[in-house]
Amino acid sequence: MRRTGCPINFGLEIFGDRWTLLILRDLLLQNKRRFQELLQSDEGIATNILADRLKRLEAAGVIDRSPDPADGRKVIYRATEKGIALVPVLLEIAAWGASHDANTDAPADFAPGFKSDREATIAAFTARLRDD
Amino acid sequence: MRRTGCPINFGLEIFGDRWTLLILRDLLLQNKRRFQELLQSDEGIATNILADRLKRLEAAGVIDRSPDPADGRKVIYRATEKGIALVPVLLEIAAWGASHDANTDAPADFAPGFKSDREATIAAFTARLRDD
DNA sequence: TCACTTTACTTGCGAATTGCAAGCAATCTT
DNA sequence: AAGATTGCTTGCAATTCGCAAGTAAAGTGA
Repeated sequence: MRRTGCPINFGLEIFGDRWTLLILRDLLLQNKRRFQELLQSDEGIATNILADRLKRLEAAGVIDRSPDPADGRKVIYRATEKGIALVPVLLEIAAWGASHDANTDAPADFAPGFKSDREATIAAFTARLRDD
Repeated sequence: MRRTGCPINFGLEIFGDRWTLLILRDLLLQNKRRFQELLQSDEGIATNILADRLKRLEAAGVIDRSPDPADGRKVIYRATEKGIALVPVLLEIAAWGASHDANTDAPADFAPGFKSDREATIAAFTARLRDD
């Protein structure tokens, strides 16, 4: 990879595919932590794709992988600061989708609410990720 | 497609691949308008991929395609309002990339500048797209 | 007007990626 | 000790990608 030094290209080389940002949505906005939880998302990602994307995200320094001290079978995935910094990107995409999809599942007040209260919304998600 | 009604998934079904957001970068931030211009980007997109993505973006209502009245061989591609609304998404990705890529081509003051003057930056790009 | 160029594509084809189904080792639970 | 759970890996067919080449329509210069 590494096609150019364009900052947008840099991002796309990490999350420019159909699945990676959905995984980050679950990790960053839905507080998911484990492989099984990520697997349960409605979009229906396959186990091999999920495993591959988690590896790439870890290699890119966007997430951390650690064994669950309470249960040796389980693994805890959590966003690094580099990953947490993607919250605004995800929320902007969500706001765009909610505004331009007539059949969106997003509540009707999500996009307007986000636009009028952007910093607070971002701060809320960010703080929650750092807390636990 | 149409996997779920999630607004992030909605976006990914349109631009969730390695190339589409680079094309939109050129159309939205670099004021490119024609097939040849889009083809010249440093990342080196192939003609068949570019043609396919332009078709999809038009089908999704993100861009318009019209013949150039001054030269019948040429085609003018331009963002619709739905496309223009992606400017904040692209700028957020650019800010993230500029902040987390040690070797970015972005000027050192881009990300801090964008963060402190977000609305003005977005307004500038948006206005330019509507003007011509 | 007739060859030549430019523009925006399309077509073929091998290589890489995707997605479904199974399988599997390690770790709990009963 | 037997069975379930978790986080994967493996196989394989099907889709998609990306490079190279080709093409039709329109414009240019002599």
